[in-house]
Amino acid sequence: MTVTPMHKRSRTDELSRKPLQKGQQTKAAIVDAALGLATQIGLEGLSIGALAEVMQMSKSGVFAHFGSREELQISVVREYHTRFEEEVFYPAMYAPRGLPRLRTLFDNWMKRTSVEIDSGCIYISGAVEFDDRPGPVRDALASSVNTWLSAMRRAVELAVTEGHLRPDTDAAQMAFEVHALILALHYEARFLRSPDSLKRAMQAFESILLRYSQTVLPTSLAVRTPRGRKAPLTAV
Amino acid sequence: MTVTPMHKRSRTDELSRKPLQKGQQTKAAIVDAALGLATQIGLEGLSIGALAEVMQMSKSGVFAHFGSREELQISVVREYHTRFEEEVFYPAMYAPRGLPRLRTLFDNWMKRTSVEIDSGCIYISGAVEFDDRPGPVRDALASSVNTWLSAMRRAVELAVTEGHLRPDTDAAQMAFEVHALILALHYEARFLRSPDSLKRAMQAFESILLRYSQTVLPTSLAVRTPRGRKAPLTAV
DNA sequence: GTAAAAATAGCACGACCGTTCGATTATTCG
DNA sequence: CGAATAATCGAACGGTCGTGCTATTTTTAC
Repeated sequence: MTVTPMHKRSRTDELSRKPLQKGQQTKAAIVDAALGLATQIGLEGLSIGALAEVMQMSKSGVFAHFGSREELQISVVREYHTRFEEEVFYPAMYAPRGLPRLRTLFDNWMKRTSVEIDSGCIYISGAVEFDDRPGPVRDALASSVNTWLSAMRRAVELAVTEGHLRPDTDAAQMAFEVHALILALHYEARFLRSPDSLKRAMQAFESILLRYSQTVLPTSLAVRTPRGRKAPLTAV
Repeated sequence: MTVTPMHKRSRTDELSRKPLQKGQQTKAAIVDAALGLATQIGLEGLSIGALAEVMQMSKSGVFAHFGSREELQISVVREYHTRFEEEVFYPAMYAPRGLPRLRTLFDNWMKRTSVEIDSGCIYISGAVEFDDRPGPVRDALASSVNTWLSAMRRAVELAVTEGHLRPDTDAAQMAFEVHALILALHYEARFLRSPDSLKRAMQAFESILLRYSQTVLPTSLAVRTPRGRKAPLTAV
């Protein structure tokens, strides 16, 4: 079978926005393909030769768009950041502040993670590859992750001020625990291939919510909802 | 400075056990150095050339001990498995069955993870490197991790039969949640370099223990220990 | 001590890597 | 259309990688 090389397609193949030069267009296509490769084999495994083959271009043709492999990796990280935002973060902003939004954020996150069980996630693989390697790629990765974790933490704080979670909630602590669930889901599902991981992560999330929505009574007596039933999760 | 090459040291440098040929001895030294390299740069980053330089040997000299890079990687995994067992698992067997042993297991695990914040952990980096790459290395890794996670789960089950945890405890679920904490500790401390990670993991572990040691009362009324105080953690 | 066996060195090969540079083709603009 | 410019190619370089081969040295065994 023959495939039309990306860079030979007319610029009107897709409805061309403003002044999107042909070069920018192929560059975007390269980054898209690079992201696909990077999620599977990691940012370090990403090679210009393999990328050129996928794109049906010459190595130097691909290379010219970035000037260095490092710049290519950074472009991939930025692209991933954008997609993560659009798929996980922004849609959740339509949910009402507080617990509903927090739930939506986690749902979207876990839904995306479920997909990434097959494809891989560069926030996780990248963390392993660059945890000991300083430089701009590491910085871009860490910055992206921190942005997202902060957003998660702010969502928890909002749920506290809305009265949906106990007022003494440590937002950073709760964000840590939720993050942990995603990491374990990814590890056990993608690497160990244990089939129950998704269920485990969801169940653990409910436990966390339940704990942070319980109210402390000064008499050290509290009403607990019986196990197995859905708790309303609103503070008393 | 000059260093005596490993393979030129007399076999009586260390008190020689049974029939430890000179070859086995240097092989052990190579595996030791390889493990040190692999924890830092990963099993995939481990190269025979770099290893030979560390050992002050020729590439082919190192290579001859394993016959292939893959065999070298497997040897490293096995070595890591052994050390993990000796450092985390076996010492905890001296603790009394049930909750004390479970606590000791987690303590040892977290203590080791704390060290690995500086050095790296091949159970974590290896999972990322081999999650999509079938073969004997992946098999060895997954087998090791599964062995350890099963041991953890059995420790939970033992704590249940000892009456230290609620009888309806889902041991695999609890093991999942504890594993998640270790992964998050490693991620946030080693990659993100957030200083509070250790405290967060410990606090979350206490929360998990507390939850699994609470008792369900049919009247949906339960006694809760006030926050901040150490709960005895024995079932009522 | 001497011969057999094991361990190590040295060298070369082919493959892939990121990168450079000059030639060539495609696109844009007047 | 034609000139200017942008995009892409093709070949080459120096580097590292795992691995195979043969020679040499060291260890072992009698």
